[in-house]
Amino acid sequence: MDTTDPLVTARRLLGAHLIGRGVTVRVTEVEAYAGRRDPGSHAFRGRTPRTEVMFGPPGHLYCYFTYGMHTCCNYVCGPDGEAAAVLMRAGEVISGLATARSRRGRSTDRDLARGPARLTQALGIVLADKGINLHDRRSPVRLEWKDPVSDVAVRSGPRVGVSGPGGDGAAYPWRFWIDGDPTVSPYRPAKPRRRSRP
DNA sequence: ATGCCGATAAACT
DNA sequence: GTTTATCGGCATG
Repeated sequence: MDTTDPLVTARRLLGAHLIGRGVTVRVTEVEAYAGRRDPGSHAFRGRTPRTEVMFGPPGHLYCYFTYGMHTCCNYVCGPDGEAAAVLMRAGEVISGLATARSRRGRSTDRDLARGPARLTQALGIVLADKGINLHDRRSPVRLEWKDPVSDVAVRSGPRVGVSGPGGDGAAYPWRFWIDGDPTVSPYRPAKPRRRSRP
């Protein structure tokens, strides 16, 4: 599988199977990030300790912590040195249902992996898993290229939760999802939040 | 079904 | 010291 282009990789990731610690998810929604040339990317401002793995080889896991309580995960891709990645936003749990339920507490089955932090939690992925090789059979988190989705069944639109120029859907319509799939997360525009009150 | 609200810590400057 | 973003609960239609 050629993973040099984040947009191509993102589309191809739809339908793929992400396996994390006893739970398998079929990916239904993703977002592409083009690294140094993309203002929405964590790697836009260059290499830092956090973004280090994005500058490494494709096929590895980049995860980050957000909202003081959630973790999200990305598939690192190319081109080389550009630190591109694809955020996996949602999926359908296709095996390990009982484990996924126990990790997610009170949740309907549809919502088990419906959203980036939910998907990450359902798979038992934590921040410390950053850097894992997703194509090594011994890894606790793996990705398998399965069930490719035809382009006619794929829709695209603005990225969620990206503020500033990177959130402009006309310039970056880089969120992709499987049309009509119930596990795709509901769209909400990035909301600029006002700074802490006195 | 939609919309507002608040929680919270890592990374960065 | 400043920036950053999702989820779950609750209110409303």
